[in-house]
This record gives sequence, structure tokens and C-alpha cells, in this order.
Amino acid sequence: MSNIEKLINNTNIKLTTARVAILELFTNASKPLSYEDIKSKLAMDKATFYRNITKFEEENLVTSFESNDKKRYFEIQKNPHAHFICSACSKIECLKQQSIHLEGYKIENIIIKGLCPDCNI
Amino acid sequence: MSNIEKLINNTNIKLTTARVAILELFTNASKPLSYEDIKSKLAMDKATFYRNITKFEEENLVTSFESNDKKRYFEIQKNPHAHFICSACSKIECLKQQSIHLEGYKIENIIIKGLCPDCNI
DNA sequence: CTCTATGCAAAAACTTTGCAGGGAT
DNA sequence: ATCCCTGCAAAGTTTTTGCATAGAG
Repeated sequence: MSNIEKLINNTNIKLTTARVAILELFTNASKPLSYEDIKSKLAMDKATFYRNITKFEEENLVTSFESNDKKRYFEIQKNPHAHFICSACSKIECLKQQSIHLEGYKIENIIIKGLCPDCNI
Repeated sequence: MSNIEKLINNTNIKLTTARVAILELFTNASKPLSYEDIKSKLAMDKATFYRNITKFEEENLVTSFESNDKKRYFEIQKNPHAHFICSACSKIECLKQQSIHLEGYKIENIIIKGLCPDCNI
């Protein structure tokens, strides 16, 4: 059984080919992916994609955030790190985890908006 | 001339009653507001609101971010600070500016997602 | 066999655009 | 007088839901 299959079997949701396919894409991606990124690579209905994403988030396998291009971006919940979104070019970069501690809170994701070096001129 | 009127006159956009009304609401608000928050208080068409928001962001009077309730939230660009969005209850809190420095970047906004103390049980 | 997942189509929610009329300088 | 702004209606985009069929355990 592959690592991804184990990941799913450790949850309360069923192991299906659609779910394995989504998690494989996320595992191999170097950055967060939107549904638009996914649909070119996976012949899967959007309803299936979004319903599975909801399940993944409930099971804490995946995190997401909204970018300023109005899309949600998803990624595997491992090696938590911060994200930079450029408000000029909408590029998304992964940053090393910024050490933020908030007493009593559980931090799942950090999104920093601003101008990337290319646009900050 | 009020402070808000001066603010607008320092930009390249015209001083209109709609624009003053929006900025007054943001000035008096203790937290970021969505269009839904605005429309109950302002008899203004959504097209006007969104077109003005676009201008405000171009003029750096206003910043925005997307929450996990699928709405954009807006606020006056002053006293920059971070925001916490609870992924369980969607509550938005303003936090004191977290000291993040990224060489070469311009940081405009920081959004931290996770569980607030009420939901982190 | 039973319960959950999937695909299709339609709906929902938020935001943007076209166009004609109104307001600011 | 000119150019920008506004409201209304319609369209656009992303995400969600209903329902019948297919698939997993």
C-alpha cells in the first residue's frame, strides 16, 4: 500500500481512485494548486474535486487559502510553512515557516500579502 | 475639509459622496468589513462599491484580503496589523503587527489562519 | 448488500462589466 | 463643457447542491 493510500486509510473516509489521484498531485507539486491547476491534469468533475477537498480538510490532510485571483489554493498539510502572495502579479511563493506564536491559538497557515521583489520597484 | 476628504484629494481620484461614505465607514470600524457589512449601512450599488474599492486599492488607501467565507474584507491602510481568521467559526480578529521581515519584499498584510481560542478545544 | 462516492446539470454566491444618465471641477 | 462617477441589469467566475448511477468494503 502506498504512502498516500495509508494516509487515507488512517482517516474515516473511503479509499477511492479519485482521492489518491488528488493527493498524488498535491504530493508532487512544489506549490499550492487551485482547481484550475488540477483539472488540466485530472479528468475529474469539479463536484468530485471540491467534495473531496472538503473531506480532506475535515481530516486535516489538506490546507487551503484564498488568493487575490479569487481562487482557493490547496496543498498537503505537511511541513507547515508560510505563503507570500504578490498583490501585483499574484504569484504565490512558499516561505520557510515564520515563527509566530499566539497563546491559545492553533496556527494552521500564514499568508503574507505584499509586493514580491520583482514587483517592488 | 475633513481628514477623509483630504485623503481623497491627495490622490488622483475625484472627491464624491459615495467615496467619502465608504471611507468614513472603514475609519469608524474596528475590524475589516465586507461588501455585505457595508450594504446594510450604505444605500449604494454594489458596482459603485466595488469600483471604488478598486480605485482605493490602486491609490493605497485600502487593503483587502479573502476570508474563508469566500468574501473579501476591506480596511483602511493605516496602522498595519495582522489578521487572524478562524477556520472553524470564520471570526476575524486584528492582531498587533507581527514582526516579519522579508528582504526585498514589501509586506502589506499578514493573514494567519487557524483555530481561535474558542474553537481550539 | 449497504453506504458512500461520482458525474452531470443546475444553482448559488460574490464580483465585474456595459450602458445610459448624473455629478464634479 | 468635459470627463469621471453612479445605478441598473446582465454576465462572469468560482464553488456548492440535487439526483441518479457506480463503486468500495
